[in-house]
Amino acid sequence: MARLNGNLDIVVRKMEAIFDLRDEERTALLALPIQINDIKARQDLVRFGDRPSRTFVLLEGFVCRYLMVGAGERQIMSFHIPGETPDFQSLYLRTMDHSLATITDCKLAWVTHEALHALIEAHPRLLRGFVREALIDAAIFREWMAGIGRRDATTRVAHLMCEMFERLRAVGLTTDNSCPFPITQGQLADALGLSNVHVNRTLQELRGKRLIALTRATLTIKDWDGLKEIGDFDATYLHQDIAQAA
Amino acid sequence: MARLNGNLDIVVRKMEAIFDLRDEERTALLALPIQINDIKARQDLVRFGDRPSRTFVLLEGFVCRYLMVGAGERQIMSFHIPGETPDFQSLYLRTMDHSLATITDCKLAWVTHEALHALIEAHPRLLRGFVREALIDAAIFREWMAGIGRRDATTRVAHLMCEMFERLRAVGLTTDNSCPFPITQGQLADALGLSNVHVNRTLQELRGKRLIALTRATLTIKDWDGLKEIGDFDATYLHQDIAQAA
DNA sequence: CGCCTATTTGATCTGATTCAAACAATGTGG
DNA sequence: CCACATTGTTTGAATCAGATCAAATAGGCG
Repeated sequence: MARLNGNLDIVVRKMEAIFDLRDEERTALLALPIQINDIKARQDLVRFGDRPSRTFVLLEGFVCRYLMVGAGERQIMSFHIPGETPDFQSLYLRTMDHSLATITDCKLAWVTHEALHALIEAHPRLLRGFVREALIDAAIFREWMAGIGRRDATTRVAHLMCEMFERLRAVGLTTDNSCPFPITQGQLADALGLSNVHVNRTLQELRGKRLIALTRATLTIKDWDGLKEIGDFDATYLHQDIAQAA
Repeated sequence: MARLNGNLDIVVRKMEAIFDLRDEERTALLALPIQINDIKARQDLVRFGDRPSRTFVLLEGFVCRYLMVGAGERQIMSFHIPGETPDFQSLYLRTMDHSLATITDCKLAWVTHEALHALIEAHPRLLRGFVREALIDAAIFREWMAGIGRRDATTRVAHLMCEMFERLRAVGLTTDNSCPFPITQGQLADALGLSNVHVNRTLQELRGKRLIALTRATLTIKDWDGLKEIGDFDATYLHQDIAQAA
């Protein structure tokens, strides 16, 4: 069960994008006892109401967080990329208030709460890194909220593309101006509070303005400044600055 | 400067609503060196771009968190009530990605980051309480997002009322079926992603259905089950269960 | 009392939804 | 390797929830 696993490299990379990791912390992180799990697209990983006793790190693929409201409508509340620990909250809040599901085929590393608590006990400063990650997640929720509440469809779509590209870039998953973007128009609609029909029209608009190219699962940003402009994008909320030492 | 201050009682009450506080932790919390500050309604407390070196606890009054987007539109992203520490994130994320402002006249207790870090150093378990509070905040952001994205105006307004009542009840600020609600229709609009005109019509609808009474700054819920029903309200996301000891 | 802010009402407009259907891509089993 | 099923994308037309504009009324307060 306990394995020193190179798979966790991506987690270190993610952590180092937002936190000044020390050598012994990196070693401890990489030595976490994990269980690797490959899972197909569109599977629930954790469900509303669950009380998990373990959490997972995403190694490969995309995951989303969602909530079903009222009459079968779905709101996607975040997308998660490799290196992230979307379910960190279950360590501190017993009952799930939403669900997590795969978007694509994924590779996950499961860690028991017990092992994570032990890791944090042994390296208390590491908690700062996890807390930073959780707080940045919250900042992203707020930014999405502002978008859904006060920005029009075009701005919302453009903004999301800027955000995903930036986040992927921070962990080295972009090449030039392209990044993986395996999100269907229906999923975009559920994330942005739009209908899939309107997402489709909005994408055509962005393509028409030569801002992006979007084919299958790859997004290419053809005009970064233009996309930022139309998407009202300011990366402050991503807090991609290494935390001050302390 | 250092003062054992009964003013902080509300903070303890809030913490105890979500966390199993130990005696020595309560004592340490109450002994925090604070600076009390009375401030008028509609004043910014912290602004986008600031790098605060202290944070505040809200003792009396209502505070909101907001972001200006695009062409002068405002999105209010949360309301905060006495006992809360809305700016906890500034302890771990250097630069503010939003602003905080008073809604009503308020009484605040300012604490330096230094003092808070020292408190947590001395009582590491306390961090769990703060983290729980921050994670519950994030859960509230997500719930609002789901509302703005996928619920209609009536549902959104009713949902917010259920939420505010529940949160106020948890810290003992309700009486019978009434709670303080000093939020203008314009502010509700900015929080719910609606226009003030439409908020007004929605309030009339809820009043017409005998679900609520709303006068000046007091909300009375006349039909809790009805309001919950129309507001699609499920309190799971508020996590108002004391954390398991551990 | 008079000023300022908040609430309310009415009329009109619009961004986005809904409905319906065609079309393209991807995957599956025979 | 093809026929078929499934899922995702695209188009057009009709509709609607909520926005916008404009103006009147009502509170709160110095």
